[in-house]
Amino acid sequence: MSAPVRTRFAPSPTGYLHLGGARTALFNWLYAKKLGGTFVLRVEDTDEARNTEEARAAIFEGMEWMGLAWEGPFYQSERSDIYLKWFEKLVTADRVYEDDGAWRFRFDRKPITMQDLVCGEVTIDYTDESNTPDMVVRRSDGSFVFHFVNVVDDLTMGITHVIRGEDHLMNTPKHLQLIEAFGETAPQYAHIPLILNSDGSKMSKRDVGAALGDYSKQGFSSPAVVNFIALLGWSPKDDSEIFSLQELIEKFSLESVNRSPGRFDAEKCEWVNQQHLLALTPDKFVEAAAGYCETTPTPEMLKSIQEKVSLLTQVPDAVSFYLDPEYPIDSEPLAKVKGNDSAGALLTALAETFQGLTDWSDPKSVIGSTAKAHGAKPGQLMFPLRIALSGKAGGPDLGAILEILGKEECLRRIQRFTALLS
RNA sequence: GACCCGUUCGUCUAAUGGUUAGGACUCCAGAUUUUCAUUCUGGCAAUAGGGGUUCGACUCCCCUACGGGUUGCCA
Repeated sequence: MSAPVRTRFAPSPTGYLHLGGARTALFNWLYAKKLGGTFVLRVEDTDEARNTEEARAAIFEGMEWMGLAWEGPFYQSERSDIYLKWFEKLVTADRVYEDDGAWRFRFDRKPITMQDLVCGEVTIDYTDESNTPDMVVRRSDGSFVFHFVNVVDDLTMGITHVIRGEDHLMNTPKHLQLIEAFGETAPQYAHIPLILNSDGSKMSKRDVGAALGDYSKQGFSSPAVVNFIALLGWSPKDDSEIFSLQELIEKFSLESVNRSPGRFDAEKCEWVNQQHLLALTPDKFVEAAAGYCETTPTPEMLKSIQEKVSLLTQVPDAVSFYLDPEYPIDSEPLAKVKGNDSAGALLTALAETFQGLTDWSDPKSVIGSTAKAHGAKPGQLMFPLRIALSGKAGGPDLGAILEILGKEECLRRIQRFTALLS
């Protein structure tokens, strides 16, 4: 019977949550969930200069936005007595020595082999001291370095699986040496590939798409972003691509994590977002879309554009014509309608038919008959009508526009438009 | 420089020695749609290079090239 799985995400507060960090958190969370384990959040806040309230908040907000619940958070800054106690163990074991006021850990001079859950067997040779000088574990000011606190934390928190970025691969033998010196059992390690910019360069703070907090502002929905970053460096091995968080838990495994760095592709991320918006129930879509509007479009207006947007930030523009009585008429479609000599007459005839309509429950149905009565195809009337009502060549279903606008407003808009034609 | 990891269409990826090397995004063409979007069909496009091993290599081994990482009293 093996111990229950405990994974962790251990970010340092830098003021934003990096996309790569977000994915590391996600993979740890998914792995714990999949195996019925626990996911721990630990804030590595030993660097006081960067450790601000806002910096910590950025981590929590990002995690909450993704929908990842955690145990904790634990703060390294509150655990000094634990570190002191564990440091004494190294002193007692004679594994540390003083050097210029700092304390160095004496490496065992031998090859260290690890079994990485993603990378497989990796061996780093510590025989040659010049390549691997003894590392400082305690600074001359008495504080402890990352390698030491990280290991002590993982040990004392009972972490069973450490899933982290590949930038830590070369740190792992150092950590293994410490754990061995403590006489403890090491967790299992899994190093996941890094996320690069679209040009292959390293993704850093200022780069497009780097900060998780920006995605919401850009109109991405959280499940879509989670879906997208899961696909970066991991594959379900079949042809499926769109998943909910729940489906991700079912499909996730460390064995199917890739070993080469992935590049961030904004276009595919937007496509994934569109797929998630499309999959929303109309009510859920309305809920999500309303938050992006300064004006207050009705639910019906929002529902009519669900399949027209790929980013939630496109919503205000897509519904603007409903709410603006003086909505602009795009010049290109206007010119097109002007080129159609019969358009004005057809619209006028349609207005008359509308006028006589006592029941406005299905106004779209009379378009075809009106066109026919004047020897035209429905299309010859529908396109001008669309421009008249919305000013745009593309938009919601015509029937929806008619019903939402209502009889009086439709008549007014047709009149306004036909005046422009002459 | 040294050490470590990696390399399949432009991008994300599938193919655990035998496939016409598959899917997705983008792009192009066509169908559907009044239009745009959606949807559907088709198309362009890849095993970094060179040596082995093997009847047979994207897959295993070696070399080279390229990319990334590490090399702190940062985390």
